[in-house]
Amino acid sequence: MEYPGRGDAARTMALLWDGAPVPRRGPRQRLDLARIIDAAIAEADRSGPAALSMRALAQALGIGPASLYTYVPGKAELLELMVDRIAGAQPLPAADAGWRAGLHGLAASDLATFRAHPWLLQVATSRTVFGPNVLTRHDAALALLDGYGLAAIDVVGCVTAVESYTRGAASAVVEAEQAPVLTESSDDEWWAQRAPLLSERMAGRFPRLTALEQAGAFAVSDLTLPYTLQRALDRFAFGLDLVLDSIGARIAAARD
Amino acid sequence: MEYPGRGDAARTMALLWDGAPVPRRGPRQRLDLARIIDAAIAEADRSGPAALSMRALAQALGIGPASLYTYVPGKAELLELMVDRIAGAQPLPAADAGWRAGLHGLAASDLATFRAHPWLLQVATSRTVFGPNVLTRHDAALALLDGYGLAAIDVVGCVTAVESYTRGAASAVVEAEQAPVLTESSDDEWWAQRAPLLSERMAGRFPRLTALEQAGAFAVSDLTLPYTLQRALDRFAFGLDLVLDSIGARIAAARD
DNA sequence: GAATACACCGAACGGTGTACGGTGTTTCTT
DNA sequence: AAGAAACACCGTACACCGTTCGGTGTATTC
Repeated sequence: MEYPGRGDAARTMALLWDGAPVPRRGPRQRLDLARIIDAAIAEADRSGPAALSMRALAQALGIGPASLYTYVPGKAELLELMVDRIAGAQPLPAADAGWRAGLHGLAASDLATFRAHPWLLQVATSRTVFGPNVLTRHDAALALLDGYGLAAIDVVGCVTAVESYTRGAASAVVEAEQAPVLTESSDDEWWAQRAPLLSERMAGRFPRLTALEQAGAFAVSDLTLPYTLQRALDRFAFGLDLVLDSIGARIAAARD
Repeated sequence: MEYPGRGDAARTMALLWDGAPVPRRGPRQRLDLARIIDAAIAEADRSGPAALSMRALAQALGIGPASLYTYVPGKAELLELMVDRIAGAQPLPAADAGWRAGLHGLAASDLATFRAHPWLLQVATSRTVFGPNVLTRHDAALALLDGYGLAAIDVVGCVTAVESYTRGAASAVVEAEQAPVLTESSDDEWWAQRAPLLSERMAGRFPRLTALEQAGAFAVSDLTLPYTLQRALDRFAFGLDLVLDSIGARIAAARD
């Protein structure tokens, strides 16, 4: 799954910013780019990030695999288009209710997006997609901290911190959410097989983990879906509050 | 690259916790598990996460591809072993110098590991590896906040927040670091091709981005490696301080 | 010495992303 | 009106992937 995006950057940029070029001669295109991207997103949602195959996508669209390449230079570029399209579907953070509500909303929206499209976590780690929607979103995020007296570099630092935290913490949430999904067809096979083996090996060692597990703050075995997911969501909110509290402190300090 | 780890969990657990079983009959094994894992890590470092192929690994080890499967059930399990082995090579966080130095050291060590093995960011997102070294490290991290009067659930929340932030922010650092690496062979091809196209499209829109760019806090084009990397590292430290400051506030509040 | 358990490997299966050449359709040019 | 050009579409093929299978030879055990 190394998609360095070698193929000419100009075409990718044009696709991201200007859409597909309209051909002036020859037969009409049977599909349009938006439909392809949406179908690809749906396919990826259904069957995982790298499980998205050009062949399956072509079949879902009713065309031959090779025909896809008349719309899109390759899979790497298609993934970039998918990322930017999803960014465009997200609501932009609003500064109306103050910086804290704005950043909170930004993080909540990002979390919801990662939960809806878990494969984004594996795609977006490699390199930022410089598409119009992604940049618009970034711009709106930076605007949230405008006018509070923070230095420009600190504005960027705070927004980046929220986004970094969100990405990392969203991984945990998605993991908690997906664990039983992958195994639901076979009665929690994954955990059912590992849990006894694990608690057997952990006996004696790991005093902290077992202590916290008994305090109800942690569980490494004996998991059920809603419990784990709720805990992951609680932790997400807890950590987000940590970050936001500190930003508040910086703002208060800058007000002097 | 969907590796659900279907193959029997018992064998994977045994490999993680007890090492490879020693055969009692037949010819001696020509390799040992540790060498295979190390070679796989080296291969992944060199050529990316999914670019690690069992065939190339076998060739690097001087055996046939099929022979790998006498040591390891499959690629998914091998990746788990790689993750745990790397966790074992990291220094454990020390509580000697107080919680803040301890958490800072934890994040710094994680960041260094992600920079040394960037593919971890794409592998570890899918599911936690329950190996001895990973768990030991987790246990030591939780111990850092022991004895400061925090509720058990908040201890977990704080440590998780640091780890989540680290993972997310490490992505940005690795991205800044890798961008020119991928293209060094062809004169910054990636950026050189995109930068002009990008600033052309950005003209006019994105007031915040361009303002911040002019303030020197941000740069979307006109990048050079050391500049970007240094800025990414600064941002990493800035956000980490945000998280740690808030943890300090919670500890102070709990002291009453 | 025979039986057994095992490491190793060549070949193959079903999958992937993508390149190429050909065919038929539409539009522009003359 | 007729030809040329540009284009969408697709069958096929290539190189690669992870993994399985059957066979072969070796070391230990009985």
